[in-house]
Formats: sequence, structure tokens, C-alpha cells
Amino acid sequence: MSLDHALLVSLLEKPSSGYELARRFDRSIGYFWHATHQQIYRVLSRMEEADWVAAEVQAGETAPDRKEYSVTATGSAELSRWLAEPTEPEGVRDILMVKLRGAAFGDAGSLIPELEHHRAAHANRLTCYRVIETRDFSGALDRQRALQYQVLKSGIRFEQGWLEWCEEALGLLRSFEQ
Amino acid sequence: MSLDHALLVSLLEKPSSGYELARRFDRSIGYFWHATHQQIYRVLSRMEEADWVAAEVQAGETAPDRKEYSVTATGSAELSRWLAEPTEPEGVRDILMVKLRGAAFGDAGSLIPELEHHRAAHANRLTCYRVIETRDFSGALDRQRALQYQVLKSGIRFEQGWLEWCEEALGLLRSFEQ
DNA sequence: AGTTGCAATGCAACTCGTTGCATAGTATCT
DNA sequence: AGATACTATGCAACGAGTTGCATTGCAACT
Repeated sequence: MSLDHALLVSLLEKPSSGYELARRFDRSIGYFWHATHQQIYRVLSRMEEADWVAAEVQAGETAPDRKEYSVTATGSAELSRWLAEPTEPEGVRDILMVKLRGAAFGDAGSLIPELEHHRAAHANRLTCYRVIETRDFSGALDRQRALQYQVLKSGIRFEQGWLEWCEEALGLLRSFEQ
Repeated sequence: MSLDHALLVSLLEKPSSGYELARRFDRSIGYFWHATHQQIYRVLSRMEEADWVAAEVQAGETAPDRKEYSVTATGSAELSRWLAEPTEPEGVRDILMVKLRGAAFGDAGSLIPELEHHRAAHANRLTCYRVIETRDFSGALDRQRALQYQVLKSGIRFEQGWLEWCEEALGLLRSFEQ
């Protein structure tokens, strides 16, 4: 599994509470990996037991209790081990593809709004990535920044790909509408 | 869930046994959705109970028993219903992205072989898609073929994207090696 | 006659991930 | 004073997906 490792990376970038991590998974980190707070809390507990992370409880004076997690030496070693471990590229699993192939056996026209919606969503994300790109990655970049930028660039590349593909697919579906 | 619907589409394209489906999920269908035989058998049973598919048992004279499934009217209606149902675009979840960001806290060089391996795998798939493209989609296409082609084109587009991105990322990692 | 391999199906146990709910304190608005 | 919303954590139950193993029968090789 890799949520473990995604959390390790995230905690190395900045020690945080589960709640904070969950919020970051709704934004920056979420652009390359997503998770719910449930999962995050459970994985954090598991990793604490395995001594990959350590929690410092900050008793709540002005706010509810908060456990700030940071990565231990063991956790850091585990990350390094995992980095070098080979993995296979993941298989594609996209609902739109199934639907498109399924359109041959149903009402192809009913897919048009769906595709338009996806096109809009991808355009949205692309804009969002572009904003981040200009805001955070336009000057000189240290190693960490450069790596983060490379990750962002995959997002940009793929959203562009999606946009173009949605256009194409919409063209095809519309050509059936005669 | 959509393995259900992926199977419906697949069975509409050609009625098959679970085993056959599993094999097709290792090739053509697997290019846009993958599954193990376990999952397939379980989903088929469930769908049979829901009367989305019907099985015709072909008692084995020369081979072990075989259940050939085909889609019922109910199943077909369910597919149409699902086609029109809106869904959100899926979030990205790619291990390479996590690893790349993690490389800031470990040995970045150890990622190079991994990236080279992914590049090779994507190049491989791209070649494979190109072969299919020439073989199956070069003449005039009926509606079904055109839709299948559109799905294949997304595969081609994304593998190309991956290739270019792997090159870029490798360049970056190598620039750290000085 | 025995081993290997493939076609075909399936059970059981497990991990991963989602959903719904519960709690409890703090802050802010009306 | 009460309603609403946000911070912060967690349990319990479920559903999706993987892994390992088991079975049966045929075919082909050795």
C-alpha cells in the first residue's frame, strides 16, 4: 500500500495533525493522491504503532486536543526502502471509457451532458494548476521545489490531454445525433 | 460500482464465460479497465441473481463445464440507466508522483531505474495500441467501432503523455546526480 | 504411468477504502 | 440565549479488490 508512504512524504514536508493532513489531501497533495480523514486517522495509528511516526499531543487550551505527527528515523528509513522498490505502472480504470463503449448499446446522446461536465471539470483543474504554477514555481527552484513542480507538470499534461480527448469524443457523439 | 457495468458492456459486445472475460480483461478490455477472475466470478453471480445476466450451462463433453453469460433485457435497461447517470471525474492516484515528491527526502538517484522501467512499460503499451489501431481501426468504422476507437485513442494519448513526462523527470533526476 | 500445463470455476481470508454516525469544544453571528 | 459552523478525533459497518488455495478434467509431452 502507499497511502502510508504518501503520508510519510507529506509529514516530512511538514509535521501535521491528522486533520491538517486531511485538509491538505483536499488540495495540494490531493492533486496526486487523495484520501478521507477516516483512512488517514487509521493509517496514522497503524504507523505510530510501527514506530514510523511519533505523535506529540498538544493539550487543548483554546482548542480540542491535537496530535501532531512527525516522521521517526525508522519511518524515514522505510520511505527510502520503498523509494527503491520497483513497482509496475498502474492499469487504467476509467468510467468514461466504459460508458463510451457502452454507448454503442444505449442512447449515445445521453452521454453528451456527462462528457461536457467532465470537460468543464478538467478545464477547471487545469486552470487551478496553472495558477499554482505561476504562483509557486516561477523563480529558481531548489531540489524539493523542482520535484514538486515535476509532479504538478504531470497534472497539467494530463488535464490537457483530457480536455482534448473530451472535445474529440463530444465531436464523435454529436456526429451520431443526425 | 462499475465493474458490473464494464462486464455488461463486455457481454453485450460478446456473450462469454467468466474465464473468457478474465482473459479479455488481460488484453483488449484491460486497456480501459482491469479485474481478476475472482472479482469477475463474484460479480457475475451477483448479476445473475439480480437478473441482469443469464447463464447457459454448456455441460462439458470435451472440456469442463462452462457457463456462458449473456445480458438480459433487465441488464440492458440497467446499463442505459447507468449511462445517463452523472459521475465525477476520478482523482489521480499515482505512486510515481508520491515517489518523486518523496525523492526530496531520500536517495533521488535510486528512482532512476524505476522511472526507466516505467518509461519502457509505457513505450511498450503505446506500441501495442498503435498495432491495434492499424489493425482494427484503419478503414471505415461503424458506430460501435468508432466508439471503441475513441477509447483506444485515449490510451494512445495518455501513454504518449507518460512517455514525455518520464523523459522530463529522468532529465531532472539526472541533473541532481552531479 | 507420471508430470506438466491449460481451461474452467470457486471458497475463504484479508486489506483497502468509503459512508454514516458520534462526540466535544470553540468561535461567530443574530 | 440559540443556531450555525469549524476544528479535531474516532468507532462501526460495509463494499470493493487482492491473494492464496483447491478442484476437476483434458491434452500433450517424456
